[in-house]
This record gives sequence, structure tokens and C-alpha cells, in this order.
Amino acid sequence: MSKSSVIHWFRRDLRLSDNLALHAAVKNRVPIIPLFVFDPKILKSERTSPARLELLLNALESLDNALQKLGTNLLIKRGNPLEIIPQLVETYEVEALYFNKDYSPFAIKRDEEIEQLLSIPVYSYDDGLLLPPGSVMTNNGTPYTVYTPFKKKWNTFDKPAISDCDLASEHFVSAEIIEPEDIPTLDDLVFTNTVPIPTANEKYIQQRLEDFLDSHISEYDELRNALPIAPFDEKRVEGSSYLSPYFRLGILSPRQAYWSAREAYQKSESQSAKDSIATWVSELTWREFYMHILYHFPHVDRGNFRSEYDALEWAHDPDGLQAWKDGLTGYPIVDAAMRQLKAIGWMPNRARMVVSSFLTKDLLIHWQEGEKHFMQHLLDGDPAANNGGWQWAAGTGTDAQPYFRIFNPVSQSKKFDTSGDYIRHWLPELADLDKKFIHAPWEMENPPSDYPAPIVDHKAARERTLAAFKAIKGN
DNA sequence: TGAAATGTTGGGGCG
DNA sequence: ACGCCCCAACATTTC
Repeated sequence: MSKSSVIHWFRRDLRLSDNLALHAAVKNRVPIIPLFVFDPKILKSERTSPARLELLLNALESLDNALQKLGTNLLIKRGNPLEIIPQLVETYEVEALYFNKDYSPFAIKRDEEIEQLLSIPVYSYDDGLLLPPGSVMTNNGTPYTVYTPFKKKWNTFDKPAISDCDLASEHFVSAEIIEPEDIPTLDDLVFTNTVPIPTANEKYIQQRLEDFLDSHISEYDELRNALPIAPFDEKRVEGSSYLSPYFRLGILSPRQAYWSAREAYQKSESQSAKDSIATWVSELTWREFYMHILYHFPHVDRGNFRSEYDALEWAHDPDGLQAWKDGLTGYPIVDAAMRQLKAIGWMPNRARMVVSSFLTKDLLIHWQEGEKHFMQHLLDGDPAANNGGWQWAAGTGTDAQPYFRIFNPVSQSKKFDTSGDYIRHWLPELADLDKKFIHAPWEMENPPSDYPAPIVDHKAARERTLAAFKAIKGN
């Protein structure tokens, strides 16, 4: 081949629309090789989930289909990008590398290394967040560690526009030149998944966003704490947009979500609808907050944000951990949520708070165990947001809830699953229980024999945890 | 984006 | 009529 090319390296930006690095490469007028690299290091990590991996494979397939319509192929490679990309640069006479920044510590290091390794220009873009780390700082120039002031400042910035770019075959290296390589199957990668995988098609997901904004978001404030059995349960109006898995892989861009929400805000007539939209946008801001936190305080990935909690004596309780993972703690609301996680790779936010409070405060098990388990199952499992959520629950993080804020699994259950339908669906052995006993079956005269008794007494567990945390405070 | 313990108030029963 | 007790309902404090 004679004509030179550039590479767009897809990572967490698996879409063609509003893709800043890709569109910048288009404007450069040199044919693009679209590349994705499977790094075995990531595949072997303890934080990989088969379900999320399958969603990724589907997203790659969808991306590949879209690229084929543009006369090219997604070039799939397996191996260390630090070895693979220099080889490709050689083979395809690549004159520049484009990618969108990934702000996790692992990715930052990798991307620095590749830039040093290559003699060609490397162009990277802030694409995955509305406002990149470093851009939202206190007036002293320090990072925010509390959400509310962060959000206040975040709201003062103009947000970047959506990138509009008509992609055409002339922008890409033709399919014949890129030897087509099959997208590996989950089997090839030696993973097994049992979770149903939602559609990963970019256009379809954009439609989902619009549908949510058109018909569901006005009730978001009211329903966001509900416990939907499944995200699309027809019997309920959603209290969730269920878009997190797509933000996770960059199938949907935060700019598109933000600007569409703004439009819906302008169109909405009631104040409560406007408030709901603002709350939903605030969830996007939480995502940005935790990404900024991980960027500025990379040590949170390895341990407590507040180092004073390093001295905390967590319980060594492998049986308790296993019961929690299996949904066999004897607390129906906890068990229902944990089984939902295993079954569909997703939990509503309220359920995540309940089970993380239970693991860290009732079982006094280190939040890192929960963090890892979530990463192994959540379709939307993201290092920054997941870590932030867990440290919030444990009380060890930025802007965390105070250690003494301990959820009572029974009152949470009564409050947020009043009917008991969520529990009945995920715990078939309790399907016949009356509303009166569904939240605390141990109070029955004859509790169902196939459901465990509570593995801890909440009152006693609460006191143990208060004592353990207070022991730290005394130092 | 809690829950439990403790404190306060006020109505009603009762002697 | 009055004081006393009980206790629900609500408020405040504490963890």
C-alpha cells in the first residue's frame, strides 16, 4: 500500500456520532484505520464481568457493521497495545494516532507510554466527560472533595457542543486493505455469561434516550428511589433511564445526554418536570465528580480516600461475604437485590445503597470486597463511579455519608418496596408471603423453611459497627 | 441519599 | 375541679 493512514484507537468511545477524536481525524483528511485492541491484562483482571464483556463484544459488532457501511472494517487485535500499535504503525504507514482520553490511572500510564514509544504525532481528546478532570477546581486551585460545591461550580461552565460530522467511505481505509479479523466470541475469551445483554446499537440507544426524555423523565424525582424488578418492567414506569451501561462503554456520549436533557427542560411546562430533569442531569454530574476524584486522588483505587480509616478493623467473614454474594443473608430486600444483580447485571440505585450498607455496616466487611463483586457483575461497572459509591456507603470516601448512618434493612424494605413485589419476584421462595411478613419473615410463626434465618441481628451488628468506627475516631 | 434514643407536648382516663 | 399517669405524636439529639 502506498497511501498513508491514521489510526483511530477506540477504547471507551464505541460510537461514530459525537466522537471527538474520530471526527478530528476525519478533518485531517487522511484515511482512518478504526482499531480496537483486546488487552489480555484487562481480560484477566479481577474486575472484569462476563456480562459487560459480552456487551462490549456486541458493541464492537454493531460498530463494525456501521463501519462496513462506510466501506471499511473495525480492525480487531488481541494483545498489549504497546506492542500492537507500533507494529500497525509500521505495517500501514500510519502517520498519526488519535484517541479519546481515558482518565483512569491505568489508562493514563498506558497512554503516556505509547506516546513516548511512537515517533508519530499522538492526538488525544477530552470526550468522555462534559468537563474533563482539572477543569472544575475550587478558587484555590484545588480539586473539590465534596459533591455539592463541585456541582455548583460545574453548573457555571459552558458545556461543549455535540460534534456533528458526516462520515463517508472516503474518510476510511478501505475494507480490503484491513484484513478482516473476526470479533472474538465470549468463548474465545474463555468467559461464560448468563445475563441477558441489552442492545448495544448506537442509534437504538439514542432513541432510548429520547424516549426516556419524552415520556419518563418528568417522574424521575418521584420514582428514582423505586425498586423496579427489571429496567423495562411494563408494569412500572421507569425510575431509571438505564443508560449507565452505555455511558460506561461510550456508546452514548454525555454531551448528547446533556443537550437532549436541556432541550427537554426547556420544553417542559411543570416545575416538577423541570426539577426531575435537573435531578437526572445531576446524576451525570455525579459521574463526572467521581471521575475527577479518581483522577486527582488515584489512591482511592487502592484504598480509603480518608487514610484515618486504614486502621479500621474490618471483619474477616468469608461465610458472610458468600451469603451476601449469593443473596442468602436472610434479609429479603438485600437478597432480592443481590440475586437481581446476578440475574440481570444491574440494580437500581436504592438497592445498591441498601446492599452496600449491609455489607459494610451490618457485616462489617471491607468495601473493597463489595467493589470487586460489583465490578464482576454490573453491566455499568465503572472503576470511578463504583469506587465512589462504595466509599460513600462505607463512610471512607469523599463526601461520604457519616459512619453512623446505618440503613435498617427492614425499614428500607418497607419504605421502598412497600408492596413487596420486588422481593417476591427475585425471591421465589417468598412469593407467597403476605405484605405483613415479606420484609421480615423471621417474625412469622412458621417461616418458610427454604429461606435462611438472618445471618446477623441488625441491632447487634449496628452496635458492633458503631464501636469499630468509634475506636478509630478516638485515635 | 438514616435510624434509634431521648425529650416534649397534649389529650384522655382515672381517682 | 384537679393532679397524676399513660402514651401517642411529634421534635430534637445522638450515634
